[in-house]
Amino acid sequence: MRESQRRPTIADVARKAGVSKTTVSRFLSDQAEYISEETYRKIEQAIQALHYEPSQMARGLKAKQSRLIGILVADIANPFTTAILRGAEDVCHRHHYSLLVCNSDNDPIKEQNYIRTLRSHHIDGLILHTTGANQSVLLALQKEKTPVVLLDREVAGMHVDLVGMDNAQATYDALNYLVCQGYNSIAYVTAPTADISTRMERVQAFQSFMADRKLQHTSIVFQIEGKASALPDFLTTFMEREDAHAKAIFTGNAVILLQVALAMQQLGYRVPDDVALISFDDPDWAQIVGITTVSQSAYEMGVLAAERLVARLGGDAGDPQRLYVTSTLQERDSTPKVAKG
Amino acid sequence: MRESQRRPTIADVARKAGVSKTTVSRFLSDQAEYISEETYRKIEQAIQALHYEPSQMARGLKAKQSRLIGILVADIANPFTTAILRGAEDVCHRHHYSLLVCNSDNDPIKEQNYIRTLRSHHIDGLILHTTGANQSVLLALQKEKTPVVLLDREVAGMHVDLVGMDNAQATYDALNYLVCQGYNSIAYVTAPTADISTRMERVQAFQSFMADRKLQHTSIVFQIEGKASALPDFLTTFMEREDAHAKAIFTGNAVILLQVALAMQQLGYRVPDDVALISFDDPDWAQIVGITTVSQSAYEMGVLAAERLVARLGGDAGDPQRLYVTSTLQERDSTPKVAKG
DNA sequence: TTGTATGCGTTATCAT
DNA sequence: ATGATAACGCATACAA
Repeated sequence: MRESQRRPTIADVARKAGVSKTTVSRFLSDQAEYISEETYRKIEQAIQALHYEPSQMARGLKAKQSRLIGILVADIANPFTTAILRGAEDVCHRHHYSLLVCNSDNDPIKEQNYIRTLRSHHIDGLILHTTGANQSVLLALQKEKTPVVLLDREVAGMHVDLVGMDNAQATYDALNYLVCQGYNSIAYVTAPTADISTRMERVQAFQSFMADRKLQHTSIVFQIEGKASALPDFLTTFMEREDAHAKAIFTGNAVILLQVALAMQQLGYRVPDDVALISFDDPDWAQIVGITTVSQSAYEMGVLAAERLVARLGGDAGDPQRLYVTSTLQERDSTPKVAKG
Repeated sequence: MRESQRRPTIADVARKAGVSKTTVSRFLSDQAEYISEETYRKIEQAIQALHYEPSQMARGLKAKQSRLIGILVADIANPFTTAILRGAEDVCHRHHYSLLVCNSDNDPIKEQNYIRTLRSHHIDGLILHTTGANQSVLLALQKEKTPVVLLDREVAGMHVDLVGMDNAQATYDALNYLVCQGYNSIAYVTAPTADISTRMERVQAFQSFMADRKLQHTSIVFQIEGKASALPDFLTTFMEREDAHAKAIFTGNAVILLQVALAMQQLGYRVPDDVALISFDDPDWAQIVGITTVSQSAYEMGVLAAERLVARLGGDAGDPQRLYVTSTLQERDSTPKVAKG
């Protein structure tokens, strides 16, 4: 009885085909020109019979490349992330790279561990949706010329390709729209900004817009901390505040949007009767519920990031590029025009 | 100027520390007992200074294991999949495995290619959410004793661990609930069943339930084909049909639910005024919209599958196990009790 | 057109 | 307590 435990190696194929390992290797590298018909056929058969598949590990050890691309994301449960993943996966698959997916959970420590792990797996490149706090570990990667593409968020001091969005502009556009619709009392609800560049940019844009329009005193920024947050309290306070103007809530991403929508529902406030609602990200259900959103094409971001990386892996040594996808305002029922009082 | 391109190897560390590779290797394998304090310190410093990280490729080549676990899913955009991914990722990370994530897009060809790729990367184990049509390729994996855990769906003829749900029971429960609420004219809308065991089980359960209750003639199964489907036509026909009973639509997963909800909205039908709505899966937004669902804990499925795999990798050679998560009916506004007429 | 020998980074065996 | 050496599966420089 044949012992079929061990994976067949190139040596097994060579033996079965009655040729040398070198010849089999040539076959595998598509250097068929130097192989006789007869030999070619024999090798082909041996491979078939043994179900042989070259070991990427052994290959990589020689070639110093793994055909593995790491993608380290901050929150795998976020639909924004999922869409990115899908875009990146499509491109990588097309170029015969596989994706090593890691989830930092927005935790810098976990992120750091993962960067180490990815490095140990000898990834050819990294797509990084960062927590923002790990410049130092990334240095090692850069020294070894492992290309890194930043997704959405900046890492201070890292000059590499980045695929993102003009957050200030998108924030202005959304706020401008809200004001035009008649909302002057606006709350911006964001996840903790911490070291995350995009969140900070949006908050800053919010504040500077409000200052410009002399609306500082009717507008407010609220940062959600941890799981059991003070969100309901904040919302109640905001809603009960006496205001001369119509109220609107602007959420920083789809996860926050969900939390806010749920909390409002539980508190008994109606959208858009009691308050308007607008959000960054455009989860598929926003369409059903009818929520106005600032949509950034996450799928396209994933595609662009992966393509940038593949270009680097193909030898592109140009200056770091900054690619911005455009954001689109998806106008829906949650932000109706307010009748002037 | 130091040439810092090349990744430092164990040899570099040995040289810098003034010891042999073997000693460094001992240090790395936690065999510190056999190392003098002095040497230990020197090695530690050298590693720090060089930012050395052992190569998983080289290790794997010797040890015949990669610490890579493949997870091949059918639709990465489905929130059900995302939750599974998250569960699996948590467990794998805890056990120092990394996840190679592949998306077959419900395409058997793509699935087959991916199985090959994963094999070439020498994955230690595979979590498979299958299209159902690739028994033969999986054989090669099994021969090499690479453990496979099936997720949600069966592969004909493969006797391996499976983490799933009792689909017949869940379908019965949901239908029983609908009938109790007063709905006797029920449409089940499913994605193409093809070779996908769970979808077939659900359809069969639906049909057998309807036969039991003598409701064959007021109930119907509709299968969505491709993108540009005949869904709106079907819905219109179903809605316009003269029926003695209240109507309900039962969707086979969250993706279909979204399509149906959108189509109904566009056609101008109201839920639950014109028709009740219930669905398999429990996407987070079902809560907001108020849709009754049959929730299967996808996160837990991911966890269980990964744990099963880790157990196998740890040497568990017992008989294949079948693990079933329980489903829960999440009762919401989309299925109100019908006043008897 | 084909084969031999060497090395990739690591661990394991056997010495010392 | 430490080191020399072979081997893992493959690709490549060099021979034939």
